[in-house]
Amino acid sequence: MEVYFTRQFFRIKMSDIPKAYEPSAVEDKWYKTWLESGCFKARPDADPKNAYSIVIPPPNVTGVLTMGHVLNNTIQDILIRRARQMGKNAVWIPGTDHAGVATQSKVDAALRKEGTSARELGRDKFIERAKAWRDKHGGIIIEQLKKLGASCDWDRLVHTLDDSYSKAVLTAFVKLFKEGYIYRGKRMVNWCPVNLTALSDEEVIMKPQKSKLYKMRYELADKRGTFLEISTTRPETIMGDTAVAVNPNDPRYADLIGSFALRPFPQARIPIIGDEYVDMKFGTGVLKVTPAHDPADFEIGLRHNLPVIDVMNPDGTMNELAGPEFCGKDRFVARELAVKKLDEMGQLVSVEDYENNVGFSERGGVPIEPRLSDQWFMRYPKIAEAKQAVESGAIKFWPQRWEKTYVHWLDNIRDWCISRQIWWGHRIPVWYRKGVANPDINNPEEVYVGVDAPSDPENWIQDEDSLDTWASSWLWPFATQGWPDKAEMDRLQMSAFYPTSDLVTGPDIIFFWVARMIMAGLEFLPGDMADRIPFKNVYFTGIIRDMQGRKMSKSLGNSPDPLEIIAKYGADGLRFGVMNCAPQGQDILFDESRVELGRNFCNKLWNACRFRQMNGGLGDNSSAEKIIGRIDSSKLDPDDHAILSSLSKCAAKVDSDYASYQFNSITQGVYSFFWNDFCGWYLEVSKARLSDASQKETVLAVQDLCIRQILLLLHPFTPFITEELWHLMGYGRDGEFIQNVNPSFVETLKGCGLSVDESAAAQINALKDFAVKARSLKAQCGKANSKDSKFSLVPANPAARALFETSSDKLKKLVGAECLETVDAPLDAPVALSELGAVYLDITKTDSGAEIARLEKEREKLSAAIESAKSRLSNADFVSKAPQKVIDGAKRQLDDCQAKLDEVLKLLRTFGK
RNA sequence: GGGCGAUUAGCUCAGUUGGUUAGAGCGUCUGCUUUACACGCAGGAUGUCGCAGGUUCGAGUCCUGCAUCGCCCACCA
Repeated sequence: MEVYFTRQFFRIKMSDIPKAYEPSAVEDKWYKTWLESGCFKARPDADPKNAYSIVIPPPNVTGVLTMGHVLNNTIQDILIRRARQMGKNAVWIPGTDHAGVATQSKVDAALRKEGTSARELGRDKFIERAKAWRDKHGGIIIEQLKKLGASCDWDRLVHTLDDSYSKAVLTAFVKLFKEGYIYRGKRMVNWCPVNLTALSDEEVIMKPQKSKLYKMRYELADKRGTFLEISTTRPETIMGDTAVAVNPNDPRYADLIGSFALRPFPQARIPIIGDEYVDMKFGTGVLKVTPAHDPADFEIGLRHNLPVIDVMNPDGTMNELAGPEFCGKDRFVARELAVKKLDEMGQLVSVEDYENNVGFSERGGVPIEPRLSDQWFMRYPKIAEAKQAVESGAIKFWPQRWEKTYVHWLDNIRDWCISRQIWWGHRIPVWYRKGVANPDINNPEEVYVGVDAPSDPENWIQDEDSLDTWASSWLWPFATQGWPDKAEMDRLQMSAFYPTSDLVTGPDIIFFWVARMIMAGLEFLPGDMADRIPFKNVYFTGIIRDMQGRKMSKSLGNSPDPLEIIAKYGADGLRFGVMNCAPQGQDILFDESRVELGRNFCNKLWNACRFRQMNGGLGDNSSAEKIIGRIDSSKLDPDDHAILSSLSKCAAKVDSDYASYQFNSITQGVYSFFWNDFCGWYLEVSKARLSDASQKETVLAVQDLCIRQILLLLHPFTPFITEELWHLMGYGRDGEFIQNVNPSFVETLKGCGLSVDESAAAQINALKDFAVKARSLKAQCGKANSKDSKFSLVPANPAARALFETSSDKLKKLVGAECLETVDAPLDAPVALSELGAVYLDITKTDSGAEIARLEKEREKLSAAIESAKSRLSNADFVSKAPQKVIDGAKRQLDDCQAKLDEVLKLLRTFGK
């Protein structure tokens, strides 16, 4: 393959490659190559039992990438890439959503600018315009996802308004209608006066508002001069009052029930009724009843057969029923006017500041208006089973706590208003026979319901409404896989890929989408519950916020553009940085410094490979077996064993972290291993060993093995740089992609018969401790940068002496010493205590004060540890009840610290302390 | 009104079945062009783990109560 460097090319070029990793060319090159090589496609002939699938939460087709998308899609990409590495037949199904109300209102706005309107254009022309809008602004987000590295099978891209998807939506509607789950009725709905459509309860956002509570008085019709005091927050609906209600158990008013009050304007006699809904303790205990403008009042109206007087137009202005003074005025203007009028009439008692919750339209941004209108509703199917699916663990939530929210919603579920008075969406597949005044929905002569239009369309008129966008996206996991078309389902291997494996989404759409998808899957697919559920795991991400904890939003301008970040730091850096700071299900306060961490990490990785290359030509790196074959086990020293042991642990931790979806733990574990253990220690100690010809090949092979493994572990997180280095380092046999290589490490070692001495880590820790103490000593003596220091060690024991002596070359380089020696007696020189023994820096003492302070600090720490261990060990309960492991640990702590303390005290005595 | 989450270093956060002397990144201070990396290296400083009780041999971790912040649900006008 020509697209990437061959190994030969690499040999020539590697030393010329830049010191700093430059992501952009690498990323574009590999994305293109992956696409051309079909890396993101499922394998048609693979075992269905080995399948792994994800459906993308479809972004708004005209949207742009946000940090939320970055988090969400990076997680999905990690999962799908990991699945490929594990040899699964993996597919990530992408798609976009038509976003009904959101898109329609944008197109409306564009039309207004041109001085026209949707109404003026008519339905067909409007839809043409909306399609043009979608095609112009659509698809940007798909290109952006590609920049991020998302490895979706783009040939399977689905849009909710595609013909095949639309067919699925209509099929589902017709089926539910026939089963009686869908009905039409005149109900109180949430009405958005801006978008002129009904909304579902979920699209209403409750916001606390500083409003006013108006206390006013209504005169008794048959007892003029006597008044009832009533409180309201909405005096503009007085004109729609058709009763006054009191609680029948309220002694203050019970005798008034059955009499009449006078509505102030337009003046009218309205009955005083008794209804237990009225809270005696609230306000005066008297409620004005406006059935057309309040859901609770509507219910009261039904109970008492009250007339319904709607005094508003759909756009929130008052209509003629409100009277000539109010007609045409906006509801909020009308409110002020009504108050003024009440005051003039002497019927306003008081105005108080009042905080209450007001429902706002999610898209329109204005208070919704409860409005009585003809709408389509859905009684949800499979509610009980949907609950059971999650409670039984057939579907698992990560983190689990969202189960409670989910179950609570299902327990209190109410019918779903699925009709929208907009044109951009799936038009309701219901036709009414022309000329029938009040068509009976259950009479096929009068109402036709079907996926296809009636065969004699000239005799029918189709319902004007469209479906709620969520009433199409709730079918996503199977409507993207060809359902209900059998041939398409086969072509797309739905039997292998449904149920999907993992769903990754935000908890903000748990009701909108997740719960509904579960019900849809259970309702529309055949088989046992396990076959019908849409996914087996749901991972709920946190929400990305800014450093002040505010949600990212366009209006606040606090949402960074992921594309700019990618341009600056690389997609891998962004991915790594975001994943590193995203613990499971917790909100994230995002800052660019997170990405800097990721960028720096990639750069470190790059340079570790450069360093490896500079130290000698690559041997056969084409497989782990080949690399291990280059190792001469007799040349392995404790450092080799320690790094391989540490890498094994790191790899095992990665495995278990995947199993519990702990992505931040993976990045942290790999970061720490790679940066500290591998670069910080192993590569440094390698430097001395590389000049020893007898060790060099083994050391380089161990390096190659480690780097190979790190690349494999990192690949799902940072796909671009790992693919680049995979090939540059010659790991890809015959150009094989890293995504197809199994990342298990422990098995690899076992399979190759390389046994790792797990005890070596302790020796290495002692050497590290020596290095830290020696450097610290130098720094404190102002010799941090001298390369010709001389250190003398009084070894703590013979093993320490042996280790120190065999490691002398490495240590010299590490601590910047010209000479390291062991001595038997303390010197009169600056000293520190290391695990290997007392270490002396061979210079004339200049500042014993600092040294005494350091030793005294050490003494305090050790004494505290000793006290703690002693008190535990002298506690009979501890000794009898604690597990042996813990008791042994305490004993060891005591012995170790005691020995060190003895040394420290001895040293302090040489200072006369 | 109900439910959920958070509270650990100056900042942002890890710390998953309770177990040695509580960690990371960033920031900060000191010093470094050390034959990979200044997107780096070495060294240093910084914590009554929100508060109060309780369980336990042992609590950042479990229980109870409280406080503060945030989110979700809920038709008191």
